Order: sequence, then structure tokens, then C-alpha cells
Amino acid sequence: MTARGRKKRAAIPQGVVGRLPVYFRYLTELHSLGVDKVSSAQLGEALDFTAAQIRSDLSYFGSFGQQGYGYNVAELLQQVRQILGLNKRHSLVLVGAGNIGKAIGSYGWFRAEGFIIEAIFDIDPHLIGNIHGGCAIRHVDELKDYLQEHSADIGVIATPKEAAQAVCDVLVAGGVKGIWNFSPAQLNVAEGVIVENIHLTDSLLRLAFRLHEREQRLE
Amino acid sequence: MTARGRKKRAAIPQGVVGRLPVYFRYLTELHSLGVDKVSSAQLGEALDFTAAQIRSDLSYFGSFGQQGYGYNVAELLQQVRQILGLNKRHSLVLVGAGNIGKAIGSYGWFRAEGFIIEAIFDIDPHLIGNIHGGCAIRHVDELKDYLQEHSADIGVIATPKEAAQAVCDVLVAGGVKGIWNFSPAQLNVAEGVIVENIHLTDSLLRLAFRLHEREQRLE
DNA sequence: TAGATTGTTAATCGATTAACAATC
DNA sequence: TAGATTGTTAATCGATTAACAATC
Repeated sequence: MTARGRKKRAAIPQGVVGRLPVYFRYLTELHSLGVDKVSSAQLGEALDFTAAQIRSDLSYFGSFGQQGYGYNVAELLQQVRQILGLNKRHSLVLVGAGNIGKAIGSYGWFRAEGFIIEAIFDIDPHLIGNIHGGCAIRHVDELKDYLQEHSADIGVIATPKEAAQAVCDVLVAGGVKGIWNFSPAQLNVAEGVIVENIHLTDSLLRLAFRLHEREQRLE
Repeated sequence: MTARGRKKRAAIPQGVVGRLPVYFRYLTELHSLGVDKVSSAQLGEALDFTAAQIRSDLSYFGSFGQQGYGYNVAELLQQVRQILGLNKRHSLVLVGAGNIGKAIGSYGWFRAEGFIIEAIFDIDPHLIGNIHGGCAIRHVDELKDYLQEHSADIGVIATPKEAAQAVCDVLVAGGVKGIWNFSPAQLNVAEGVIVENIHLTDSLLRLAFRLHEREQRLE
């Protein structure tokens, strides 16, 4: 295989997928600071990875550096954007207009990166009709019909646990390809639909565990 | 080492730490449904892990099962609570009373599991004095003094990116042992302080990547 | 050119799984 | 007891790292 060649459809390991956003975040920062070159050693130093790991991760997708020089920040950033699929627009529907839903709806970064919230749904009659980030809140009963008329790439679930699976089913039946799940529910979806979870409780429990572990180590 | 013996201070692998909350969540559910026994094979089936992995994970902490029977749900749940450090109370201070902060402050599960928000801070003068979940919102300038008078186990950072490191420094100087970080910042802390991140943007980027990958596979 | 740094290969490390003796 | 399932060991698998030829 030539250096510029792309590996053929090999599944990318979890670990690599987890590090790509970290690279993206840091390259964005370097770029905004006007830095124009960076080596794998410098990236590793800043991000606390080994240089070899960074080069190995990037090599899943191509050859973006130059021997003796390193990487051009602007070019590598553009490549990472391409890898992450950020060069296309993503349409989102958001279900649940509580605090979490509001937080997501009002976070400008998403829109800036092409993640556009097209519609918001909730079950609370008091909220229906309210405008949030330029979007009127609709009743969740309309979700099914909405998805028949408008396609959406990603469904965001910011409902209580009890409602999550039912909402998820409607979203998947309505053709979303990805679910961004903020509820503590463990969702079942059709083959091929991608679920990304933000489990706040799990995160806090990991923190609690490490605190507890640390305490015992110090004893 | 005897079966009941506890492994001595060996660092627990990341993967294991990540699965403990999943076990906890599912055992809690089984317990609330009145199920009283479960085997590693059943757990594996439900959670999509191998039975061997579950037994192996648990064996880091002790022997909680019985040959030919499996695990007693109530007992195993209690053990997992113990492992996670849920049998002690955790005091939290929350910095940032925006949407994310409000979401955290109003999520009853935390309190029920012993994570008590003792104080809330924000920089917005309009919010100061407002009561949230039984807690008056104070000005962030008071954070340092507050921590001198009251100890806290965990500092929750729900501020914009720009403020995060400065808030983190005050929290760490004030003696918190863990940081639960909802900002997109990559925080630097003193040795021994534990940071658990909820990076919403990273999560959405992982989802975007997998959607993009899937699309190329289908091409 | 000489120095630096890539992309990749081989070696190492660690995590997962299969298998099974122990035993409830 | 006979059947079931644990906890653990050994085998396997996959990910990380070290090393280096290629080369800018």
C-alpha cells in the first residue's frame, strides 16, 4: 500500500476514536493561536500520549506529516475534520426541553460545527410553543409525523429514564442514524444505528470509585 | 491468597472501572424488580459482556458468588456499592448555575446516593441569592473563603471554558480531592487530585465519526 | 548536507476469553 | 447426589511502544 493510500474499511479501534476528538480540540487551539507546525512529540507532550501512539493513530487514515518537519497544523486540522465527518452538515432533533435539553440547545459550538438543531420536542404542555434557539418547542406526539416529513441524522434524547426507550424507538423508526443519549437508560436500537451515551451517573460513580480507591491507598 | 482475600492495592484497570457503574445500574434494577439471584452468564447476556469478563472484574475485589448458584443480587449490589464508595456521604460544591449546573443541582439521584450539593457559586450578579435545590447561589468570589470554612470532597465545574482552569485552581487549593468537569477545558491539577470529565463536544464528535465511518462502509 | 521526524514494523505489554478444577 | 456455576489459570487477542529505515 502506498503512503497516501487509505486503509480499506478496517474498523477503527475504540481507543483511536476516543482520541480523535482530543486531537481535534488541541489542533483547533493551536490553529487559533497561529501555530503552524507541530510534531508528534509536541502533540504527545501536550496531550499526555506517546508520540508513537499519535503517529500510529493518524496512520489509520493516511499520511499527513513530513519527515524532518512534522505536521502542518492547518492541514492536519483540516484532515481531522474530514476524518470526523465535520465537513458535512448534521441535522438534529432534540427530545426533552428540560435543563439538559436547554443546555444543549443553547451551546453555540454545535451550530458552529454544523450540528443544527432542527426541532425540539417535549411532553410538557406549558413548554409547547416556546421558542428556544430559534426553534419552537413541539409536543412529542408530533415527533413521528415530523420525522416523516423532515429527515434527521441524529436524535438527541434528554428525557427522563422512563421515556427514553419509547422516544428512541420513534426516532429510529423515523430514520435517524445516530442517537445521542443523555438519559441513564440503556437503549436498544436496530442493527446499524449508532448510540453515543452521556451517562452522568456512571461518570460520577467512576469519580467516586477513584476517590475511594485513592483514600485506601493513602491509608 | 485465599478466596475471600482482597487483592493488595493493585491499580484497577480503566476498563474495569468503566464497567463497575454498569454493573451497579443493572443490579439496582434487578434488585428493584425483586430478582434475587443472577449468574455471570445472565449478567453478561443482559449487559453484552462475556461471563468470564464479569467474573474476572469482580475477582479484583473479592469472591462474591457461590459455585452452582451464582450471585445473590442484594448481596452483590451491596458489595458493588461498597467497592464504589457509595456507603459514605460525599459533599459537593457546584460552580456555575447555568443550564448544566441547574440540571446537576436538580437531579435527585445524586442526593439519594449520598452526593450532597452543599453550595452553589456563579459569577452572574442576577443569580446571586436565588435558591436552587435548597442552596442559595453565592458569588464565585466567595468560593475561596467558603472552602476554608467548609470542606468539600468534589468540585463540580459547570462554567464556560474560559473560567474553568481558574475555578479548578481555587477548588484544588481549597482541598477538594476530585473534580467533576463539564467544561470543554483540559484541566491541570495537582498530583493526586482526580479529574473526571464530561466532554459533550468529544462525545458528539465520536458520534459524528461513527456515523461518517458507517456511511463509508455502506457506500 | 546534517538534523529531524515521519510512517511502519517488530517487540512488548496488558486485557479478554476459554477452559476447568473446585465446590455449592 | 448430579448439575450448575464460580474463581482462577493459561491461551489468545489486541493495543501500545520502541526502534529504525526512509526521507524531507
